[in-house]
Amino acid sequence: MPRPDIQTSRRRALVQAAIAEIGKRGTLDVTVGGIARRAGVSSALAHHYFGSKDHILTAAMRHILQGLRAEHLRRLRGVTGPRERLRATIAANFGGQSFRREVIAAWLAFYVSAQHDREARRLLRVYQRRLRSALLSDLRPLAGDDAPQLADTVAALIDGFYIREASRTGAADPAGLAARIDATLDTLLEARA
Amino acid sequence: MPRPDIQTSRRRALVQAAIAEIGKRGTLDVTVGGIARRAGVSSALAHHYFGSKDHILTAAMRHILQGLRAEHLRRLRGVTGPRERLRATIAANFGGQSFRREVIAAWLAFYVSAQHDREARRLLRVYQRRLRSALLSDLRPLAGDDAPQLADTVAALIDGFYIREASRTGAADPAGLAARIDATLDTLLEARA
Amino acid sequence: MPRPDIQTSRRRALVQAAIAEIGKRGTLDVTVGGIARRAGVSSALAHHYFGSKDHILTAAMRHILQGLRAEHLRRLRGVTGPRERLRATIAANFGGQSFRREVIAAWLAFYVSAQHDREARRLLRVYQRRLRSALLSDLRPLAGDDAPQLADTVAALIDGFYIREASRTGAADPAGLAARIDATLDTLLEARA
Amino acid sequence: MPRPDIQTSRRRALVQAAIAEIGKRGTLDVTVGGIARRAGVSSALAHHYFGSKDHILTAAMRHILQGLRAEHLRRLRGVTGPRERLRATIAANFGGQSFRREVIAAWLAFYVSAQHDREARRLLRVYQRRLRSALLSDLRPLAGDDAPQLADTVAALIDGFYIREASRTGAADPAGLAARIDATLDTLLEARA
DNA sequence: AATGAATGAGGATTCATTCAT
DNA sequence: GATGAATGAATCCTCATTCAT
Repeated sequence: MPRPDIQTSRRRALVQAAIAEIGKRGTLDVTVGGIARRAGVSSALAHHYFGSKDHILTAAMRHILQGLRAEHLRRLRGVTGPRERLRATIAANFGGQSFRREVIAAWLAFYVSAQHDREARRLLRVYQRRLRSALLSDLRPLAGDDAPQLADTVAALIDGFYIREASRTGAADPAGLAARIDATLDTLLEARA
Repeated sequence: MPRPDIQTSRRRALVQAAIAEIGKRGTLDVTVGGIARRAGVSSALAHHYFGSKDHILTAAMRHILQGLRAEHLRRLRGVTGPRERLRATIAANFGGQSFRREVIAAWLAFYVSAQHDREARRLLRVYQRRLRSALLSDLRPLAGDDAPQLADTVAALIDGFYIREASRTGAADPAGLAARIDATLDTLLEARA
Repeated sequence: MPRPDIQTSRRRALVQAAIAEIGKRGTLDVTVGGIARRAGVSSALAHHYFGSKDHILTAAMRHILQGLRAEHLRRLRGVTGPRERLRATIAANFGGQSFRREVIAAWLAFYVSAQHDREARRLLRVYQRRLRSALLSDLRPLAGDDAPQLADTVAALIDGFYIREASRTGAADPAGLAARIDATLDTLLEARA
Repeated sequence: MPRPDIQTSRRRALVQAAIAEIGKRGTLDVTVGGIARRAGVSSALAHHYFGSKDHILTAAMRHILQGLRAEHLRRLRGVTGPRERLRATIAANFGGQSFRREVIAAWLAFYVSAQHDREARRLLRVYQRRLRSALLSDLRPLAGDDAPQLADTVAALIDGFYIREASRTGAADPAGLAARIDATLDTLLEARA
């Protein structure tokens, strides 16, 4: 008699707690106990559901990536025309759940983790490849052979604004950042004409 | 009878070892023992010289920042004209000791550390302020009121390419990245005309 | 409505699983989870039937002892004459289910367990007393006052060959071992004449 | 500046404590904490010196084996003639430090451990080979082709009395056991004549 | 200056056991 | 009867840090 509802809700709660804990501590160096406490369960239960600390953290990363992907798909819905789609792709990174302080902290931590953790690296690659291919397919009709370079530039801007946000104090302005990237992209595209 | 020479050389060796260890492990999550072993001394000695693990790591970050600053000053020497100075500023981040794999890993780790460590945050701010003011002072004569935005964009590109390098495999092409930023900057400046 | 059949079969299955697990791991240091998994049930059910881990292990020991006793009785059936009965007694320890690798491992583990577990010690004593009295009652007509010493010697030989088997590699030769003990006993008895 | 004296004495103390703890608990299932406490040090120090729990236990076994070997050599000194040497070999197992209650318990535990621990098995084999070759070389001049079988029988008697001692209560009589084996061997040798 | 000795404070993980369903 | 959920209590091990030499 499995109780998938409980199983699912517990796992979800633990993943949320993990992200919150990473965000609060600003490190991947969190304890299973801390995550479990935040989720209101024992650390033994966390192991029961995930098997190991690494699995919890990987699940957290996967959750963040899925959130980003969902946001992206949501924003692409009904959007036609490469330029509009590019705008949506960029905006996806700066909207919804993705650009919250704690998620950014977790995101940064995952970049670090990707340096030594195989699975983290794999997941990060998936994200990067996905972003790049989304940018490329919409840039090609607009920029032809310059598309690859432009894609790299836009991707770097996105990541750059992310990492800078992590070390900033004061209120965030995600919309402004997205607008800045958009404006820069406009200029770069026009300059080709 | 202090022997500043020994003191200095030990400290330097430990800092180098710390950076190497961070770079190799890809995390700030290194042990004092690991650093000391790499430096060929006992972990007790590391404490003797630095007082605590945090001090070692902070010193390592300071060392990296100083290296970056020295590289910057070196490249500015004899350079006149704002556009050339901008080129030098950008290049400084992608040349010399700064853009080595292990330093990038350490750099990334410091960004994480800045989330919860006061001193790390302070140092990071110093770097950011310094970069921003260097960019600003040379962008102002070229871009007037657009200078702040351009400075942010260039800074984000630099950081973005750094972070992306951290998760890349394969040979690095620092010169190419610097050139890309330069070209982008050229386009953005020309578009203003 | 108790269902003694299910109860019995579950208990039996768990005991078998316990012996198998002990034999495979070579230790009494097995987990209830491991035993239950092997028996195809949940660990909670194991507790439901046995109350505690110790009870499972004790039941396993009891099962082995019963097997040995059954084998002994089987071999004594229809055998008359003290020398023949002695042969049967010895053979019982090296035949049937008793001298299998996993049972020997469990046996050894029980000896260890008897050092600190009251019930295990009790059971072991029962076995030893039973063996001793079987040997004694048949040795007395053949060896008179030397019977006790001979009984001890034979018992030690049996246990000694058991323990040595536990640390051996390669195929077992239970019949050979029984024969060796028999031959030794023959010699010792003849020497008295 | 290594301080081998401290190092050695600590290691020795921990090994002694391990044997005592095993003997008292009657299991190899002891805790590093328990051993360390008994040795009057922290469990961290135990790890400092041995690296892991397994290493401590292996060292304990090695210590017991060395004690047995030393006793054997001591008893062989100045003894000539195969029969006398056999007597010394047998007596070595029942004299000195070897036949103390706690050592026997540890011994038994090691037999169990040899079932799944590679190093324990290796050490046990060394002991068995050594005993067997000692018995064989002295039995050959006395028993010719029967030497191998006699060696096995004597070895089994030694181990058998050991294991039975482990589950006995009341005062031990090591000398009596050795004498019993000797007498049995006498009879077996005479019967060949 | 330099080191080995020593430890206290965790932290991940395992497991027997209990409980609600 | 049977199970998954849940946990408290260990246990091994690591590590930063201190101290005597």
